[in-house]
Amino acid sequence: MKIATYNVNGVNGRLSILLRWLEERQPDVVCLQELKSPDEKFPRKAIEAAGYGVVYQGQSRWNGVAILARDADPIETRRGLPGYDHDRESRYIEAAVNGHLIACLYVPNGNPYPGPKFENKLRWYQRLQDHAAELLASGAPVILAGDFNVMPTDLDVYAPERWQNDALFRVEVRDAYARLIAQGWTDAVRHLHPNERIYTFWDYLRHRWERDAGLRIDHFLLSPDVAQRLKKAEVDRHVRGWEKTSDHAPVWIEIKP
DNA sequence: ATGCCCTCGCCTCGAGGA
Repeated sequence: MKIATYNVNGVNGRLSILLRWLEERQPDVVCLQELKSPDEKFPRKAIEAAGYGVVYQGQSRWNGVAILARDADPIETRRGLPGYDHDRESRYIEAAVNGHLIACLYVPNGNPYPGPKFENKLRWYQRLQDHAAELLASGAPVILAGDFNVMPTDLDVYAPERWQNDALFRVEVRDAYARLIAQGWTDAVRHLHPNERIYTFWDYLRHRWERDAGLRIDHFLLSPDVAQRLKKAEVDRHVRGWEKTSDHAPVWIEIKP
């Protein structure tokens, strides 16, 4: 089973790119972030025509998350994290697909640091930790996938020294991610590529793509039984090189059934 | 310290992104 996460940066503006990549990669499950589309404008028909059932939580202009399942209908189990005002921001959706629980999440950016947006990001991580602990305790095979808006270590940043006071790399946020991992989750990409520089995002600015000045911020966290079945974890870097593409590349894992 | 680029809305600039 192939499971992907992709911050599309506007699902309608990116529809042709998304469909081209779906056709090429043929993932079984896809978590999308940054739909930037209200529900009534979500391109459900085009995605269904490509062979995918879908659940989504949209929002006008910003945020928005969706879960796609090839030749299946994802069974939605939750939208919004417990204790978070999900009517205001669409950042979390969860569904059962093929006997797995898939959580698609989009963590707040948190900049500028310091400030209320940064504090909100830390609170969001706390709520994610609380819910993730419950998911682990349930014993279900769980995959947390999405844009975590954190580079976990120096190896995940092209220039760590320049990012010390950025909300994506502040020690408080890296600690929050580390505490999440310490619950018993496996960072799939890092687990299979322990020493490799791997990026999933390259800013549109300053020729970051051409310079390969990237960040690894899109992650898969696997519950223990899923981690044991992990076969591959890859970034579709070439998609970042397409015309009119997202600033993120799709990331995917393959697990044994 | 700021712009650099890009998306969206109903809009011709601002907000947000990371």
